[in-house]
Amino acid sequence: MFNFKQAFNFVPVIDSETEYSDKQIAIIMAAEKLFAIKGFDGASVRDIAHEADINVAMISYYFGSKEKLMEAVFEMRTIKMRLKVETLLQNTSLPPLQKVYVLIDDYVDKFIHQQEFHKIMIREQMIEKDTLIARLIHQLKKRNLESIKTLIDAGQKCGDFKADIDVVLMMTTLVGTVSQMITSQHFYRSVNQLEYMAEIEFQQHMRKKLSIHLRNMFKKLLTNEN
Amino acid sequence: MFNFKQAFNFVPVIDSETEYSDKQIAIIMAAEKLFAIKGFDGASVRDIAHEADINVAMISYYFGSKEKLMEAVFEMRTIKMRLKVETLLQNTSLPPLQKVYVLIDDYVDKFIHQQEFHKIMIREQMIEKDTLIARLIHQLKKRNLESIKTLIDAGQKCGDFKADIDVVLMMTTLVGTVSQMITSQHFYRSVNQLEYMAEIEFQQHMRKKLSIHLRNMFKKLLTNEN
Amino acid sequence: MFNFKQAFNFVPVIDSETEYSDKQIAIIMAAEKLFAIKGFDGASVRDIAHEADINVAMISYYFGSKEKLMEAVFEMRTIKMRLKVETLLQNTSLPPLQKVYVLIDDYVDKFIHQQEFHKIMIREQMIEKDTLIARLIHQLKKRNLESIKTLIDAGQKCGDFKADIDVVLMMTTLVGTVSQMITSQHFYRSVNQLEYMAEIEFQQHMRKKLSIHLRNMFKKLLTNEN
Amino acid sequence: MFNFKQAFNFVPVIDSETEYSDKQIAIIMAAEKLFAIKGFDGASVRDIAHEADINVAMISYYFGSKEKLMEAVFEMRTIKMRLKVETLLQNTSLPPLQKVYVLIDDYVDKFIHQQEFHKIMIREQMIEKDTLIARLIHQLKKRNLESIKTLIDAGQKCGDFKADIDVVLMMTTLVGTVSQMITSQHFYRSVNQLEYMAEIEFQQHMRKKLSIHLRNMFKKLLTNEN
DNA sequence: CATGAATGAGTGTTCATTCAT
DNA sequence: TATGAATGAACACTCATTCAT
Repeated sequence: MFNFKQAFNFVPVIDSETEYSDKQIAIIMAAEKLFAIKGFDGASVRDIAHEADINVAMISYYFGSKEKLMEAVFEMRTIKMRLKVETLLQNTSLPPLQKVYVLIDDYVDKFIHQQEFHKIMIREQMIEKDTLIARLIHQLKKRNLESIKTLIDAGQKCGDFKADIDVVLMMTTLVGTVSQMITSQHFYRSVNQLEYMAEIEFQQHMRKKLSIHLRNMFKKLLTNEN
Repeated sequence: MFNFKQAFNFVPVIDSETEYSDKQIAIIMAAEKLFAIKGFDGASVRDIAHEADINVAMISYYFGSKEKLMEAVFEMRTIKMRLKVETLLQNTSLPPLQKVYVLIDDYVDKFIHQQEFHKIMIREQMIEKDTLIARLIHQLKKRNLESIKTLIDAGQKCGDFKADIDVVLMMTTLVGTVSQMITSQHFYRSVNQLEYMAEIEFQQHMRKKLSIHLRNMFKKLLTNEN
Repeated sequence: MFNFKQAFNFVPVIDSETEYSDKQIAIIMAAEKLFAIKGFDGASVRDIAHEADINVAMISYYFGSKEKLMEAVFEMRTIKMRLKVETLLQNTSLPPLQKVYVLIDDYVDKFIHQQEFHKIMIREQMIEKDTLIARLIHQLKKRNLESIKTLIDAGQKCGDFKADIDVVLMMTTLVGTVSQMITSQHFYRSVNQLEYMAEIEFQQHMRKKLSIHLRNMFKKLLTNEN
Repeated sequence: MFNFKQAFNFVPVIDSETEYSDKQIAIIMAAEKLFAIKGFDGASVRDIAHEADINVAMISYYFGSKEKLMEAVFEMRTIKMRLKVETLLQNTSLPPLQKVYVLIDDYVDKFIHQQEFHKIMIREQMIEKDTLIARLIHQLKKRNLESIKTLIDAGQKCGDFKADIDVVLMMTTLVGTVSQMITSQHFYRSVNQLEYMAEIEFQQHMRKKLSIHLRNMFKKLLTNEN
C-alpha cells in the first residue's frame, strides 16, 4: 500500500477516509496530470491508462467510470485543501497581519505544489454543468472564504485592519494572482529569461516572488501603515 | 455581409485581414460560445453546427478543420484585443496614474464584454502544446506587456511612480484578478446574494467593483501617496 | 427507393407511414435475419452492418441505436401483420367455419413467409422487460384476439359453433402449433427424411400439412359434426 | 452436497452421471434462471455469479466457460426430461387413451414446473448452430417421439385409435400449445384478468386448463368417438 | 455554393476469461 | 479450493472529416 502521508509530506495532510491501493493512486495521479494538460474531454481513458501503465479496463474496474475517476481525483486532493486557517484562528500569539502572511504563503505553496490539480479546478469552474465536482469546488471555496472572513474580522476588531475590506474581492485577487502565475508560468519564464531554470528552482523562485508581492499588496490593502 | 465594426463598436476595432461571410461569423460565434462553455474537446462540431444553425459539413468546408475554426475564433478576437496603450502613450496631457486607471478599465471592460473568448484563452494557456493559438496568445501578451512597461517607465521617469515595480507581477495580479472574477462569477453571485440580478446589471456591478478595487490596489503599488 | 409493395407482394400489404430508403431496408432485413438467428444480444451491430454490407456507423446514423433498429424491424413488419379477420368479418357469403379455415391459412402463411420475424417475436415475448417492443407485441396480439372472438361469436349465434369455446386456448394452440413447427423445422425434416427437400418446396409442404392438421382439429373443436 | 432427488422430487429422477457440488448446483440454477429471462448473450457471467452469490472466476473455474455452463444446465435438466412413456408402455392395465392423458399431464407438468429451462430450450432450438446443446435437444426429442409412436401404435393395433395419425404433427401441437402458453402467460393473465393471481395458483390454473383442453383435442384427434 | 450520406478512427465501457496467490 | 486483480477483445456508439451530387 502506498503511503499517503509520506508521498505528499510537504503539505500538512489530513487523512482521507477512502483508502486507495498503489495502482489506484497511480491511476488518479495519471488522470490528474492529463486532465490538467488536456482537460477532461481531451484526455481519453486510454491516454490515462497508458500514462499510468495499466490496462484500460482497470479504470472502469476501480472507479466505475471516467467521471467517477475525476471525482476520485477531487476526493484525494480536496481532503488536503483545507487551509491552515483553522489553526491560525486559534493561535493567540500571532498578530493578524502575520496570520494573513502565513495564509498567503499557504495558498501559494498549495497552488505551486499541486499545480495540476489547480489547473483542473480552474477548468472545471468554467464548465457550466451542475456536477458533483462543481458542487465540491463551491463548497470548498465557501468554507475557505468563511474562515478567512473570521480572521479578517478579528484583525478589524483589534484595530490592526481597516474597516472597509471586501474580503471576496481580496480573495479574488489572491487566488487570481496565483492562478494566473501558474497558468502563464511559461510566459513568465520567457519574459524573465528563466527558460532554462530547473523546475524545482523555478518553483521556489515563484514562491518567493509571489509571497513578497502578495504580502506587500495585502499589507497595503488591510492596514493604514506604509 | 456582417458589419464587423458596427457589431462590436464598443471597442475600437482594427480591421482583420480576413473577411468573413455572415455564415462564417455565425459559426465562429457559435464556436466561441460552446468552446467557452464546454471546452474544445467537449464541444463537438455537430453541437456548433446546430448552435449556428448550419450544416455540419460547412465547418470543414469553410474552415478546413475544427482546429482551424478555433484559430479563426482567435484571429477574429485577438485583432481587437490590443489595448488602448498605444493611444495612451501618445497622450501627453494625462498624468501616468490616470493612464493606468484607463488601462485597468480597458482590461476590465474587455474581459467582461468578451467573457467567452477569455474563458477559451484561460483554458488554452494551460494546454502544453506549441500550437498556432499558443503562439498567438504569447505574442499578444508580450506586445501588451511591452506597451505597459513603457507606460510605467514614463511614470517612473517623471517621479510619479516608485522605482521598484515588477511589471510582470503587477500584470499577473491585474489579469489574474479579472480572470478569477470571470471564472468564479457564479460563486461571487452566490456569496453576495446576487443570484437573481439581471446579467447586464451584474456585469456593470462587476465592472465597477473591479475598477475601484484594482485602481485602489495599483495606486498603492505604484505610488508613495496614500 | 425500394418498392415495398412489390418486394413483399405475396402477402397483402398495408402501407407503412414511415418511408425507408433502400439502404435502410437492407439494414432492417439484415437485422431481422440476425436477430432471428442469434437473438438481440447475440447479434452485434458489426454483424448486422457486415450482413447489410454497410458501415457500422450507418446504423446509428439511420436508426439512432441498436434498440431503435429493432423497433424499426417491428414497425416494418407489424404493419403487415394485421390478419384478414377484418375483411372476413364483413364477408356475409362465407360460412363461419370457412372463415376460420381462411384464418388458419392466413396465420400459417404469415408465419412461414416471415419466419425470421416470428422467431424474433417468440424470443422477445420471453424477455421480461417492459420495452416498446413488448408493448407492440401485446397490442398486436390483443387486437387479433378480439377480432377472432367476434368471428367465433358470429358462428355461435348462427348455431354453427358450439357454445363452450375458450378462444384464448384455441388461439394458443393455433399460434403454438405453427410456432413450434417453425422453430423445430430442422427436427421435422430429419424425422420425416426431408433433409434434402428444397426450401421453397419444404415451405409448401409445411403449409399444406399444417393447414390440413389445424383445419381438422379446429373443425372438431368448434363444431359438433364429425 | 445437494440432494438432487429430494430437491426435485415431484418428478421421477434418473440420476445424472456427473455429480455436482452445492456451489455448482447454485451456479447452474442461477444460470438457468438468467438464461431464461435474458437469453444466453443477455445474461453475463457476472449477473450469474451475483445471482448465485459466488465469485465470477468460479464459473470458468468449475465449468470452463460460459458455453460449458449452458451445457451443464442442459445436462442437469435433460436427464430428468424423459417422459413417463417407458413406464406407461409396460403398464398393461391402462387403456391407450388413458395413457395419452397421463402423457399430456406429464408434459404440462414438466413445462410448467421447469418453465425456465423450457424457455431456454425454445430459444436454443432457433439458433442455427450445430452445438452440443442442439444435439442434446434433438436426441431428447427423437427419443420421446419414438416412445410415443410405440404408444400410439399400440392404440391403433387394439382398434382404439384411428389409423391415419401424424404423430409428429400431433406432438407439434402438444409441445407448441404448452410452449405458447408458457411464453405468453403474461398475455394470458392480462386477457383473462388474472394479473393478481398468486404464481402458484396461476400455475395450477394453467395446468388444469391445458390438461382439459389438450385431452379434449387429443381424444378427438385419436379416436372416432365424440 | 451547399448538403445529406458515408467513412474509419476513436470514444467509454463491458465482456468472458486468466492470473497470481 | 477459492478469489480479487488483471487482461485483451469486443461492445454500442460518436467523432471529425470527406464524398457525391
